Amino acid sequence: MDYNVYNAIKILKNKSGSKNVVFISSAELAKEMKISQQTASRIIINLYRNKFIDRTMDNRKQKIILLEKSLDLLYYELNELHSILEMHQNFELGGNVKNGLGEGKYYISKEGYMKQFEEKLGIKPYPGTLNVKVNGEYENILRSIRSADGIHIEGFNDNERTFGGVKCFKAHIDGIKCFLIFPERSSYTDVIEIIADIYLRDELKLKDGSELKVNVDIDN
Amino acid sequence: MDYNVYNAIKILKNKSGSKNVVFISSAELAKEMKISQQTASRIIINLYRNKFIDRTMDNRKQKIILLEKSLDLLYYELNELHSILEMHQNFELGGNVKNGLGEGKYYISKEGYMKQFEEKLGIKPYPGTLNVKVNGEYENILRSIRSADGIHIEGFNDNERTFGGVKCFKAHIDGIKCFLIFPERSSYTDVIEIIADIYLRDELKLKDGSELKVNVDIDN
DNA sequence: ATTACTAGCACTCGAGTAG
DNA sequence: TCTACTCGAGTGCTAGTAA
Repeated sequence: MDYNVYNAIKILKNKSGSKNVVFISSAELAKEMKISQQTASRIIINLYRNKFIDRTMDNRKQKIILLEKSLDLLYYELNELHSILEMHQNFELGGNVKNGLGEGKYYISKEGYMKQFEEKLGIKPYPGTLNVKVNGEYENILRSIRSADGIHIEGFNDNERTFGGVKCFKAHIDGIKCFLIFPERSSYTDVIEIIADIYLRDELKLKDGSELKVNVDIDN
Repeated sequence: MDYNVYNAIKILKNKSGSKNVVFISSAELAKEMKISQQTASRIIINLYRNKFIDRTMDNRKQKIILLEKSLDLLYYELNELHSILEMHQNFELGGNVKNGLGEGKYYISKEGYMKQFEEKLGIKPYPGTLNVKVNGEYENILRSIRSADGIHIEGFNDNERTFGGVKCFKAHIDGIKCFLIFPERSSYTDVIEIIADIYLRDELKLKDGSELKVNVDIDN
């Protein structure tokens, strides 16, 4: 069944394009998957129950909306193949500097994270994050990066609360080494957070709204 | 079963690295695939019968060699995901000019091909091919390109013999537009053939052995 | 240790069909 | 037309076990 899920999502995504919405009957899906209408129907129900899709039974034909979980599955598979086939590519993201509200600083500075950054990334980060809003045209690339494994930083417990795990990706901006960091449990957002061992805003002479390109290495 | 084939090949390729050879017991494979040893054994037999792998029953552990068909499967899937997720990337190939033996000229000049080149590629090719031996480090990228669909040129019948179909990929060298052409039925080789509407050797001042970089667009 | 056969069972598929 | 239920058949799994 797992395979059917993957295959169906591939076909649905292909037909839905960038809007992730597709009108398709179970018979049509069946034909594309070379299976019976009944099985296609069962697969759709299954996808819905497992929150891969949303669906509305419009008039006659159903409308299927692909949810994040579906996209994650495809991007995950893509990354796995990239990794297996040793096609480590460098991705470029373009975006604009966004005003950080200082939350970054709060998290980064936590001993529980900072210790691991030094161990696993080999840098002692400047206590703060550079937030970049990624341009829409880079969405696919950003999703691809997000669904890769990256360098895992464990979550931990403060005496006050719980801090979740994050994952990091080696990157550079204008030749300056830095890391993208993503919370491990969070849904898609087009804002990325970047850390480095220096204050990037000064070093790169950035202010809110400045355009920049970030080169990300996914080596796995 | 199809899914098992794909999954097993993924795991085998991952363990085999660039040499495409791996020593693995059916029990180990079973563990990775989260299935029983017996099923893993059956899958291996199946892969062998369908020429995805070769195997020798060394001492105790078997030695598995991944064949072209396995790599093709993985690269095909990778391309499909690229296409579905609209991640058209530009690939760079590096290599050296190889002496063409004039066979290229014979094929290219055939009316059956030439007509289609004009129609489908929009160029009237110079009658000859630039042969480039691709450096080993670009093998993965070359395989990825080869397994993509490209622009299809139909095979045809001369009154003497049959000419097979070929597929083309838009590319450029130092800003000069050209096309990679691959016979549709042929096994992997590290030599690529390039056509353009001008004589590339003159235009780019190339001689045998000259280094060059080719940028290939896979847009699907 | 290995690989891989056989037997039995569980699961998934598609046909028929209802709503 | 659509979706999707039930049910019988067949496929493919795992356990046991031989070599």
